[in-house]
Amino acid sequence: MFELIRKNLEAKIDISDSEFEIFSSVLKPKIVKRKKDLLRGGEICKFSAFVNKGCLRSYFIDDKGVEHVVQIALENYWISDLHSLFTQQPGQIYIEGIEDTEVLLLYQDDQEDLYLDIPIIERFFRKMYAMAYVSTLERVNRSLSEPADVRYLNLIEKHPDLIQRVPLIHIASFLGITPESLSRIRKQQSGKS
Amino acid sequence: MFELIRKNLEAKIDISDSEFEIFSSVLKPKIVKRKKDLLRGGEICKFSAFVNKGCLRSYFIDDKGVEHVVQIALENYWISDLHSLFTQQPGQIYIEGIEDTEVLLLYQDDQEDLYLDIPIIERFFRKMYAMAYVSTLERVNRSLSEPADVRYLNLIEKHPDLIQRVPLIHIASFLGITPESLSRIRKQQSGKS
DNA sequence: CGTCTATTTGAATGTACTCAAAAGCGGTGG
DNA sequence: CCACCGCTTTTGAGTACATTCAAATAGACG
Repeated sequence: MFELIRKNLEAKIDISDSEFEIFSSVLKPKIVKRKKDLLRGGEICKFSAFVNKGCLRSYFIDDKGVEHVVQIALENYWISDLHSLFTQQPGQIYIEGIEDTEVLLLYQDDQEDLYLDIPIIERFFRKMYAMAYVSTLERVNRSLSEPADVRYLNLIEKHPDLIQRVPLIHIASFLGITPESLSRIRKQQSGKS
Repeated sequence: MFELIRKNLEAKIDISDSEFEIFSSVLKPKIVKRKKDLLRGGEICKFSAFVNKGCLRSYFIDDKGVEHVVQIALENYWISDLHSLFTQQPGQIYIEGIEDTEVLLLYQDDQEDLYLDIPIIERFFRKMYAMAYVSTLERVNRSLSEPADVRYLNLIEKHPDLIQRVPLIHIASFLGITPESLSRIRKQQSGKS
């Protein structure tokens, strides 16, 4: 149950068996079925979710009622509505299963406690947030400086598995284009290989 | 010299006089003149910079030789090339003075030492990176879901002072549009007030 | 097998872009 | 102190890319 998340921690910090024991004891396993919500817009987010198996997406709905995919989380990724989590205000974010998914929930209250009991956990999240910040900055830069077809190529290069498992309609939304545009991009690219 | 940065810390953590004494003792003040570089693409970034007075921008140059503004930092903001800082690989980022600017440099080696001596400093950066991550996510979402004129309105609403101090050419780049487009957006908006 | 959703295709539209050039503005040196 | 130079901003015309709307096709799930 906890092998994957232990590796996820160990990629950034050294953690002892006893420390990990404490850490894993506060995790709450949960199944999120395909098309079911783990979090709904308007709710106050209380947890961060680690994807142990399966796939989730987060999205929000704009004024015109259009969905915009914020994040796609396969195994070994963390997902949450951090804005709502930190402010404890109702958020805009929905988190939904793309497949039947097994998550480990870390509630914010427990996370704060862990910072006190196991300082190395605070280091872990410091590094995680910093890296998430860096890669999101890169995503902004790409979305502002590169045309859609290049962004798509870059995505399938970095995450070839996404295309197999995630409906194109969500990938299009993640890239900030319409499904029609993505379809045309793919047609064009299959022609020139 | 250190009043502003102390307030910056205290917005996220409680820090004692003696702790702040240690913290401030490793800061390196520096002047960055208008149009001069604090960091150049290709260099390995060794520090985070706190803007005490003045204004900096960071940018990178794409394959076609076009500049893209990543961040604009007024007083009380931190700026760096975190990707290069964390990997200690040569980065793509330039950091340049928009005005004559007074910065406080925190070198990464010192920052790591501070984490050990003053754990609360690790908490500070954990919070800072998390918030930077959240606001960058919001920026991606806007850049993918909103037209340029709305993004511009949102920017001047949040940072009215930017328009006074930062050339429009840099604001356009930050918004991901051309200076010509920004000029037309501004003309249109001045018409309908 | 039928229904619902995802994907593709087509045609018309619109937003932002490129290229080119003029006008405005600020800083510097004579 | 003023004139000049360079950079920023504006304006115009034509173009490209992605969008919208509509509809047909294909696939997946129960």
